[in-house]
Amino acid sequence: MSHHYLNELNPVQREAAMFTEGPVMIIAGAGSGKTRVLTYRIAHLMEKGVDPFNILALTFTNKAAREMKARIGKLVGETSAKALWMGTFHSIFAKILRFEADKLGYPKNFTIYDTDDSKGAIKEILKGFNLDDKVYKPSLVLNRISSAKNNLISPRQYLNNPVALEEDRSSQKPMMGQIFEAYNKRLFKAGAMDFDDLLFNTNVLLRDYPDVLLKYQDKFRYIVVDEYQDTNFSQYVIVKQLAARFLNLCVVGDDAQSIYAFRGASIQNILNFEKDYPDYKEFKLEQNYRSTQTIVNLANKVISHNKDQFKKNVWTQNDEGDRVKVLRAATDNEEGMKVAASIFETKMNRQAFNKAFAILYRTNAQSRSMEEALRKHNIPYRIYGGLSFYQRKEIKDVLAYFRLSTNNHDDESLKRIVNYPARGLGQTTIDKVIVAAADNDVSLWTVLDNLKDFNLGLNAGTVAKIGEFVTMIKSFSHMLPYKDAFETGNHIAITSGILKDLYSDKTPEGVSRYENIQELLSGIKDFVESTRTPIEQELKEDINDSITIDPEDLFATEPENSLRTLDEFMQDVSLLTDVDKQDDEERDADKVSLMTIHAAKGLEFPYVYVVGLEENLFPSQMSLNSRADLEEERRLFYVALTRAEKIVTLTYASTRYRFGNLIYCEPSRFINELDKTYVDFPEELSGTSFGDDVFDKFHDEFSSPAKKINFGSGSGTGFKKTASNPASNSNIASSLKKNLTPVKKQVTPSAPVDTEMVKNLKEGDIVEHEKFGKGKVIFIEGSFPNLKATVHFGSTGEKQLLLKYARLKMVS
DNA sequence: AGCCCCGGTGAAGTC
DNA sequence: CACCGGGGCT
Repeated sequence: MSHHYLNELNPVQREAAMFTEGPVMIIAGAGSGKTRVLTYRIAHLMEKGVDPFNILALTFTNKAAREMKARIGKLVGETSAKALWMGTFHSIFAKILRFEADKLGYPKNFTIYDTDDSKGAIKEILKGFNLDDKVYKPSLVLNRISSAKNNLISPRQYLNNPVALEEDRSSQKPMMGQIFEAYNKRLFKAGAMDFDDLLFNTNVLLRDYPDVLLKYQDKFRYIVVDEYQDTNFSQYVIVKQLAARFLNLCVVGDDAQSIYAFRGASIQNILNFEKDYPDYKEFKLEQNYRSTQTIVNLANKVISHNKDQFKKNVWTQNDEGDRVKVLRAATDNEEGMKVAASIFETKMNRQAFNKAFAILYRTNAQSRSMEEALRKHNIPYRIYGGLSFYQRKEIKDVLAYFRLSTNNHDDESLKRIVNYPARGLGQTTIDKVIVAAADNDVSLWTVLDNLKDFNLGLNAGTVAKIGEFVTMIKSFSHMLPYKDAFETGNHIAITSGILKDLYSDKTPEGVSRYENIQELLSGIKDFVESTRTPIEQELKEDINDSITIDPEDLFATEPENSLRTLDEFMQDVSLLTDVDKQDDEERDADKVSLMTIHAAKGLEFPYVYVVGLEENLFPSQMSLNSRADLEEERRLFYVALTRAEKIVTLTYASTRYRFGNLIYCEPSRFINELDKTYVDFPEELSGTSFGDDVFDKFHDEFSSPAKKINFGSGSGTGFKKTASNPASNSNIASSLKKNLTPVKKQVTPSAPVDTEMVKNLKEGDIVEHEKFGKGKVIFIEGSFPNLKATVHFGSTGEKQLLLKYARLKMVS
């Protein structure tokens, strides 16, 4: 076969694709044709005669893997492309763990816990330890556990780690280590792994079983890792181990696009590469094929504000293109209207499709005003992310049945559905079971299935109901290997009573829930009709071999290997990324895309709107504590800009509803940082009163940690006060505000505030607050209507109150 | 056991 | 504002 496809690459790209032996690092700027290089590199390997079974490619989403496989299939043939080991870290190593689960003491059909499951387990542990879940917030605890695992710290190591213990002590959570330990034990007992366990346990496997390590080293002779800048330590070690034998490791990344440090990703991995493989070969893809010169140059300028970065020179031969526009709006709703109007106009002027447009925002909550405006303009749109299909309650209920049938010891699923639909097994009963299970160190299922051994003091009726439940689940489990996923799934949906329960609910929500279940089932039907990849086939046979047939069971037959069963389906579902969950039909539809910037990673659109460019929103308020966090926000902004091919429009609003309050917003520092050579600002902003000096002062104010606005109460409520307090930014804010349209729509508290009283309030007055009771006014600052008072309440201490919200009553 | 109402609280990003 | 959990009532 000819090498014609390699001619579609520029010289650096081609070199990077053809340099197949030894360690390689490809630094790939945004839009530099990275995917193309990876595709051709893998195709090239296969054409050289490398068996696809010996190639491992780790991607960021399963969708990316699927698309790359399809492209490789076109180059070298579909059958061999299907044999490639390609997917996310989590899905690839989940598969390997299923092969090797018994070595670690897990069942092959182990369950994968999602975040909710994990939180559920943590809540129960807190109860057992008699700890307050307001102090030990499950999400915080889980974060802590997660970051420990991602740094390969086991509970035992954690409990011996003076630094960790000290941190926990000083944050008033001394039991964190014990919780971690109990949590791991609990998941193990339930035959479950959380997402981090998939990587952690892979590391354990490779560390403790040299023969297994050797097997996979030998198997994966060529390894490619995409988005290397977003890998964490645990992933780094896995890759390092696997590649140690043949050293044919190719990592691809862009430090400027590293946006997942918050969940443990480390640019350090890129830096380590040099240390680990001193003989590595580096390629830099610097030519951008995606965007106009204006966009490329502007984005370069933006990222140059970061200290931590590699030298890189991204350039393009594309046209100069349109200047970047900045739009200002008075409110978030107006921001939406301006964006929608601009999309409408561009569509007309350029004859563009809806799907050529994307609206990118920092947080999902911002989608609302955009949606509203798009609806008013009759512009079809679709939202990515947010509550996904699989997170809906009714879907989770059905999946819990599926999971429990696959793995009876899955405690979280059992808790979820043991009394749904209602079957008379209430909290009291369940609590008894939970206690018995904890006391005896077994799963909930073990207790239910062996009730008489545990002496729970249940009445005969309850015992009978539990018996029925156990029998039902067992019948589902029994069915699993012999029927296809659709048959089993459908049977469970009906027999469990869920369908009936939802069918009887004729409210619109009930109807929609019912339809969602049907949609899930039809998805399963599609799955049943799909074919396995060779790897899945191998795994299936392996698992079926491990099923023992009960000799007493006259009707039992060998499980069919050709059958696509429900447990197989479930293996896929828990590993889907949000992007993966979009269904294809919808994806191709001619609609404007709305998504967070994180979700937009790797995508491109002709016309991109980045909205909500305001301090405390983008950059996020949570990033203002450290330079590193702020730089990550800036990289995020860089990612947003570089999604665009033709036109970038940036918007911000002067006021916005947040937490139900109207708050004033200052333009983001990122707006200030824009190089004016490439940008058209709104007229009001180009005047002298909004010159650089004001911006610089503004910038200094925010970037100085010492001045980080802190109202003293310090109990985590700082955000609300800061954000909703227009007076907090002193003279700078007021000089900015001169240029903002006055906001007519003032806050409308549920009960009107006594304006006269607010105006006349003075220091020394005694006032009464609904919640805090009586207090004395110590200090008043700001000007009407944004007066802020410091009030000393006897029991609560000092509080800073915004008088237009606080509804104080005058006492003296 | 289940429903409803209240109040408290919280919204970054993800496999 | 929206969601959740707790408490109280039926």
